Amino acid sequence: MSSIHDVARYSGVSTATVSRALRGLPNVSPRTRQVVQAAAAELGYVASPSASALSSGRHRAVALVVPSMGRWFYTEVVEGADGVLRTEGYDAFLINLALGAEGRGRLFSHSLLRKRADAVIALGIDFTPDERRELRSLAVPLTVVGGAVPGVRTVGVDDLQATEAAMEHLVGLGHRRIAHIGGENEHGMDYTVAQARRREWRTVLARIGVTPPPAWFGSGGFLLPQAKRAALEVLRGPDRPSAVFAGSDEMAFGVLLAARDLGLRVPEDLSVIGIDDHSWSESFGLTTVRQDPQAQGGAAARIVLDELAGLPVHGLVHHAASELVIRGTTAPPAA
Amino acid sequence: MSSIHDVARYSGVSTATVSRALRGLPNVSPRTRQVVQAAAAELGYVASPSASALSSGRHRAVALVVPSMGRWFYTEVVEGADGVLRTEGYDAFLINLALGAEGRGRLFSHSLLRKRADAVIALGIDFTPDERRELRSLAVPLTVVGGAVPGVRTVGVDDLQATEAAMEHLVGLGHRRIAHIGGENEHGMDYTVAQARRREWRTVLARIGVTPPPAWFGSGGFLLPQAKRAALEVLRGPDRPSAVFAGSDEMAFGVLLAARDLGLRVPEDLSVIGIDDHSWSESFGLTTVRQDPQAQGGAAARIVLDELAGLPVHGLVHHAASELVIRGTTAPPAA
DNA sequence: TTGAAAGCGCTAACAG
DNA sequence: CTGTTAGCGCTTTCAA
Repeated sequence: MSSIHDVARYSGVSTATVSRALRGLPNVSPRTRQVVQAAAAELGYVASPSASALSSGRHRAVALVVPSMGRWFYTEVVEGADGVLRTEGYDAFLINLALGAEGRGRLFSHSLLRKRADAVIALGIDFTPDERRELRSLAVPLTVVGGAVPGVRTVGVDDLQATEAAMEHLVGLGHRRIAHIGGENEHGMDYTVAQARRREWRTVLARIGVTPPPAWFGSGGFLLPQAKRAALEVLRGPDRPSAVFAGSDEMAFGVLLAARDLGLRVPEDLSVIGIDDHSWSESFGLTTVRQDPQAQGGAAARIVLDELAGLPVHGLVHHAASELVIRGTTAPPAA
Repeated sequence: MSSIHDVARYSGVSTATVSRALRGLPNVSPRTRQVVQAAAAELGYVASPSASALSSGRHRAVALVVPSMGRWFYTEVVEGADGVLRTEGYDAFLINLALGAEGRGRLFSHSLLRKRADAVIALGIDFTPDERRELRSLAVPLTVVGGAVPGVRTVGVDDLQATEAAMEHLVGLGHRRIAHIGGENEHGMDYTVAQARRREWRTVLARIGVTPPPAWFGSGGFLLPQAKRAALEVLRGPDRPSAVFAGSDEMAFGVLLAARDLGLRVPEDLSVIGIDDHSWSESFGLTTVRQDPQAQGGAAARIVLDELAGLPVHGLVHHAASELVIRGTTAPPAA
C-alpha cells in the first residue's frame, strides 16, 4: 500500500506537488501532472482518506440517516443519494435508527456525525428542536428527504398536491365514501407526512360535503401488515366505504390483500389508490400517485455537495414532481 | 470540538493516559480513569476516527457491499450487520453495486475497501477469481452472506436443505406437477443460490420420477415483476403445473399475482411456496421456508469482528437455520 | 510552478 | 501506573 512519498520519489517531485497534481489543483505544469498521474497509476496509489481528513478537515463522506431499511422509499432514496455521492468521489455512511443499539437521543453526539461526515442527509425524520439545534451546532450541511421540517433544507413531493391528485381522481370517478389508511405517530417516522396526507384527505372530503366517520380512518403505520389489519377493520365496519386512499403504496397493497381476504372485488366493490408508485405497483395493477425517491435522494446529495463546495443553494424547500398513474384498482363506485 | 489535548489539560494527565483511559486499556488507575472520563464527558470529547485510524491503522468501520438496495434480503442483512457493528462501536460503509457510477471492476481498488474499512461483508455476491485474489491481497477479513463462495467465509442457509423442505412439503401434499420460478444469471447476483435451488428442485422431482418440461421453469430474476411475467407464461402453458416452487418469497408474490390475473384460485387450483418468510408473507398467507437474514447479517458482523480481534473463527461455512412455515397457499392438488 | 516544513489528532513504543 | 517521544500520511502556508 504505497504512500504519497512513494509516488513523490517515483516521479521525482515533492509530496506537495503530488498532492496538488492528483487533486487537480491549479499551478501544476501539465507535464508534471502527467508524470505524477502515471506514477500514481503505476504504484496503485490511493490517498488515505484518514490522512487527508486529518490535515484538511474534509472527509469526503456524508452520513445517511435512515429511520429503518425496510421501507421502499428509504432504500430508494439511499440508492439515489449514494449514486451521486459515489460519482463525486464521496462515500456514504449509514446510520440506521431502527436499531436499539444507539438510542436516538445519542445519535447526534455520535462520532460519525461529528467527526466522520462532511454533511448529513436524513430521511423522513422529524427532528426534535434539541436535535435540530445540535445539528446546526455541527455546522454541517443537512438536507432532509421526504417530509418538510421547518427551518431545515428539504427535498420531497408536495404532499398536499399529491394527496389532492389521488383524492380528486377518486372524487372524479364519483366516489364520496372514501376511507383513508395512513401512518401515525411512528417513532422515528416523519409523521408530518402522514399528517399532511390525512389532513388533505379530510379537506377534499369536506369540499364535497362529506365528513368521514372515525371508522373510515385506519392507522397503517406505513407498513403492509399493519395496513392490512387496519383495512380489515375499516372494510368490515358498518358503513363500508366505496374507496380507500392509502398513504403509501405499501399500505395500499395491504388494503388490496384485505379486500381479497374479504372477498371484495377490486375495483368493482372497492377502489384503491396509493402514493409512491412502488416498484411492485404495476404488478399489482395499483392506481397511484407516482414520485421518484431515487431522484429525490440524488437531489439531496447534489444539494449538500453544492453547499460543501460553497456554491449558493437556492430555496429551503425543494418540491419533487408527482404524477397520477391510473391503473386497474380504481373505477366508478358500483351504482 | 475539543481534542485529546483539551481533555488531558482539563484532567491534568498526559494525552497518552487520556487515550488509554478512554479506550478501556489496562494500566490505568481506576481513579485516573474516572477523572478522565468525567473530563471527556464534560467537554463532549469524541476521538477523531481519522486521527485514530492514521496512527493505529484501525478504522473501526466495515464496508457493506450490496448488489442493490431494493431487495428485502439485502436490506435485512444490512440492518442486522449494522446493528451489531454499531453496538461494537463500528461504523458501516455502504457500497452499492447497483449503481453504474463505479463499475464493478474497479470496486476493489476503491479507496473505501483499501483505506477506509477494516473488514468487508459482502452480500450474495459471486466474486470472480480476480476479485477474490484482490480481496485477499487486501488482507482484510471478509465474509459473504447468502451464497457459498468457495474459499471465502460464508454465512447463509443450506440451500439444498431449504429447497428440499419446500419441495417435500409440496410432494407430501400429493403434487407431482411442480414448476419453478427462480433467479438466473443476474448480474451482480450470486447465481449459485439460484442454481442450487433450481438443481434441487429437479432432484426432488427426479426422485418421484418426474422430469419437468422446460416450460415448467421460469426465470424470475429474484424480482416480483419479472417473476410475475415468468409465472404468467408458465401458468398459461399447455401443461399447467399444480404447484409452483418460487426461489424467493418476492418471486412467490409475483406468482400469486399472476394466478390472480389468470383467475386461478390459490390453493384450490394452484399451490405456491417460496423461500424467505419475507415480512409481507404472512399478510399474503404465503407458505414458505423461513430464514432470518437479519440474524445472518449479525452473524457475519460478529465473525469479522472476531477476526479483527484476533479471535479464532471456526469453520468457513456457517449454515443459518431455515424452517418450513405452512400457511394458506398450499394444499393437495385438485383431484 | 515547485519545495520545505509544520502540523492535523491520535496511538504506541519506550522509559521511568 | 503514567509521561515522553515519534510518527501515521496527508494538506497547506510560506518561500523560493
